[in-house]
Amino acid sequence: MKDVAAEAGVSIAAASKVLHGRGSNIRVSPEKAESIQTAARDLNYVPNALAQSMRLGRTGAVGLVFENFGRISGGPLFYIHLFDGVVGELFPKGYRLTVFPEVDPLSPLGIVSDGSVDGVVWCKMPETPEFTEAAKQSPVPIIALNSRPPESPDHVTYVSCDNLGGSSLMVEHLTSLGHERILFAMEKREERTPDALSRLAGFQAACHRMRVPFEPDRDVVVWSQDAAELPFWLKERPPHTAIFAWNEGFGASVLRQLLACGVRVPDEMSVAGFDSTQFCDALTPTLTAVRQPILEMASYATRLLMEQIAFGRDSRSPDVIFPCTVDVRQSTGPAPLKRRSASAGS
Amino acid sequence: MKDVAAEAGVSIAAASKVLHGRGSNIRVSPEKAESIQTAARDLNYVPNALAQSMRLGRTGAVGLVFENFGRISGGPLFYIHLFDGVVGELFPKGYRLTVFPEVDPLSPLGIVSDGSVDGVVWCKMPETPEFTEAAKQSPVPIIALNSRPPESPDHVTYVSCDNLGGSSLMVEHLTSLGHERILFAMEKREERTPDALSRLAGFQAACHRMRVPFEPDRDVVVWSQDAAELPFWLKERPPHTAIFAWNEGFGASVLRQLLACGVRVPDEMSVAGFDSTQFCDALTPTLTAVRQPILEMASYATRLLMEQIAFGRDSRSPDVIFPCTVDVRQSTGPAPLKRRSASAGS
DNA sequence: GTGAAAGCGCTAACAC
DNA sequence: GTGTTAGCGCTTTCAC
Repeated sequence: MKDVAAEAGVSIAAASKVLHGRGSNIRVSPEKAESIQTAARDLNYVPNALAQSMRLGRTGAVGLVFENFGRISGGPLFYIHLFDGVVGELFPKGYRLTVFPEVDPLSPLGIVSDGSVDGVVWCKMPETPEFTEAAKQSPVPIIALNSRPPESPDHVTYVSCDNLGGSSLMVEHLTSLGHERILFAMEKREERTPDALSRLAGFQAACHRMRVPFEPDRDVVVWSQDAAELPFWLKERPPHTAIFAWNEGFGASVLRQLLACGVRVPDEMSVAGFDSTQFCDALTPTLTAVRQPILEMASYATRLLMEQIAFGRDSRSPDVIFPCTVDVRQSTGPAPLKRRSASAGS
Repeated sequence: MKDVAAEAGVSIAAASKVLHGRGSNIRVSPEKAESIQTAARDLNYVPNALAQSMRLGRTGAVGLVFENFGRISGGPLFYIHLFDGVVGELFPKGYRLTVFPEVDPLSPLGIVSDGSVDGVVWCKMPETPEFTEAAKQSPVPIIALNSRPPESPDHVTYVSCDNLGGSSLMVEHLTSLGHERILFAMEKREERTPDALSRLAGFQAACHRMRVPFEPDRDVVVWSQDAAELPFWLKERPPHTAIFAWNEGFGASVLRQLLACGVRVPDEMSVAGFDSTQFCDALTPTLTAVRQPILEMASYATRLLMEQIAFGRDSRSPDVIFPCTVDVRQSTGPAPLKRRSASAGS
């Protein structure tokens, strides 16, 4: 910019005014303005975004944080829809997206308050004290893409899907097929996440309502990511005729293990998952799953964030919960007759 | 930082040295250092990344540019593998990733020289004069993920797959199945991209080599994204028994249109695509496709970029071309024996 | 209308 | 060892 000013024979200030000044204060003679413009073009002047951000206190970038940042491809498409939703809102408004490497769980504040972004969409924000504290101290707004943890203070807006309702719908689907004992399968890594827990809670509540037996010891399992424990579980001849996996990727593991054990799905065992995406269609058999409208959720969260960036965090909006639906595919079917009690017809 | 220094009763410079100074120059008494550390912790001090970047002349962020930024989900998984490859290299080294909104085709320099990234991975960099010029002027290294345009100067390192070889392999696969006339189907939007053109070139060369007839007017079509023109093409009872689509997403469109027209794949018509991903497995029938190792390519490109960032652009490496392979799936099969007389259709 | 000057938060050379 | 200082590139107030 110094060069541009020199080239045009004016002060740096004048150049700045002409090149970036907002309407009212331009106050520069037309000729000078003209020559500044040409000089800038000739010199291929590009304003330094860093300096500009520093001075202006806004960066034009939004951060996206999702832990769990292994390979996205090959796994569930959840993150891809998330990404699409965020980007789809951000880019038309000229924002950039910055994706962060894994956050230090002990000082998560760093990413959010180092001044490099105007706000953050945080997917599955952990609910440890460190994160709660970080959220409070954060100088920029945060939208979390998960359910609000119980009693968490009001520093963050939560956008989530109705995990409880989604689980209920699936239990209703399964009972309507005649299943009378359903296993809820969780994944060790994610056992304590808000999403996993609320899906389990929804499952439990629905079991009670639908008069399906529920004993935590027998009807909930926590397996490793590839469900390697499933064969051993099968050996005990459990009474269950359906397995409800906490998410789609894990549902795929369950499917794979069952097939490896020679169990026919859905004839002998029905399998269902959570997070219905293109991925569920790619499995054999295709996987029945609860659909959470993640793309819409991500879009909405991003819009909310941009709003809070524009109007200040005081404009904080109430949490939003999106309803879930069930996509029925091949992996669920009528409960096998032999296992059904006399009361069931058909 | 001012606050930290004040709290610890030392100068700002001392604080800076202790908190970020590199080994040799620390020269601060242990007690002061100690009190600075505690003060920083107490105040939840987080260094301002912007100021730091500005001063140091490096940002710790790498840019990723891919035009064509519609919805990724639902389309080919090419971009997801790309993303994974880039992120997989970047994050372990502590780099951030900044994804840019669409680049102004008339002044593409902006994104690359506004100081906000240390380097750029540019997927399918257009080869207009503007972009060539921008690449030359760019203050940061650029790695392009596509073939080198003919005679382009040496400002950019190109990482690409062997589009020509990939096309050849597919033609060989099809001829080995007895196909004697193959249609190459391109997509209007992408008709002029280097990738599309080199795939076509490879197709043409292979046709000659394999003695498959090739007339540009009859054996190459340019259709809209959803291949809506296919039914009309079918009506003319073309002699082709196989269609080779320029990419996977377009291959899916072709498949869909054929199904809608009641043409059985692969019994009556074989279909093949380019870019073999999980997506090809999700189709019915699954799509035979050329596999370009995009994840590896992206990883490699990213490593190259980080190297050039670290050692200067002079360390520029030669272009790299990755070989392709063919993933045979359900959509290709033996050529129908009596195609001409027994053609089904309407 | 115009430009000198302060300062965003940080680092490094240099003088004490 | 320690603090003072200049300056990264930009914007904006304010005196001229």
